[in-house]
Amino acid sequence: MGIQNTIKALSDPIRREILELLKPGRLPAGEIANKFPVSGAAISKHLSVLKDADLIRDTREGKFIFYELNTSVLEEVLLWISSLKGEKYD
Amino acid sequence: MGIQNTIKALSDPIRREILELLKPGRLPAGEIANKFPVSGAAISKHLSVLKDADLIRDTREGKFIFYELNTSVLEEVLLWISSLKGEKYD
DNA sequence: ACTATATTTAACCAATCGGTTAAACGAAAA
DNA sequence: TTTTCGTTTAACCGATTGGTTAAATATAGT
Repeated sequence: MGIQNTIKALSDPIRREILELLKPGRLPAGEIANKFPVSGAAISKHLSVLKDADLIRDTREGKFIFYELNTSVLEEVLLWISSLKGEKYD
Repeated sequence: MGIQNTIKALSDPIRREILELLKPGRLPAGEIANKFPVSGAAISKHLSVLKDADLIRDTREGKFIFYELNTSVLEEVLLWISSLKGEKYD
């Protein structure tokens, strides 16, 4: 919860890439994992960080666990940054 | 440089507070430091992280080193987040 | 030249982070 | 029910992070 978790989650390049991968639509964990040169376990941990930050949601479907983007928590970050810039809205 | 440095710099709560402190205008390092319950040395290191990310600029004036906000690098972050949300602009 | 003030840098430390491999778990298939 | 497939969890490890105190640096004042 909160902007802290969100920004921390965004602060890793692999996690940001994962979010970009999910932009077009949901993907199973395995398909996400094999786009990166690290172990599936490492990706699984990244996914759990993103999930804790509520930047992604997961739903099990049979053997697969699908992940999808949730951008709603980004609003808070956009507002904070915009306010730093002295702007009224984003 | 780049979005990585910027977001990493933003990922610490004290550093974000420092940026907020600087929103109204420039401040000397010491005045920044004594708003936080950590040592001046710790704040100095935070300032150097923010400076490396080009989120702040410093100018020496006599005994004091004044820090001021530079929001220009935030643009890149805003654009990246906005694009994740599937928006045309920020 | 000395002293005081403002700030950074050095050396160190415990905690967190991002990775690994191996084991465990959950659901489907044989 | 045993095996296989997809994924997470556990245990571990080296690097990074954010803090500390003490020493160094820079400028101003006496």
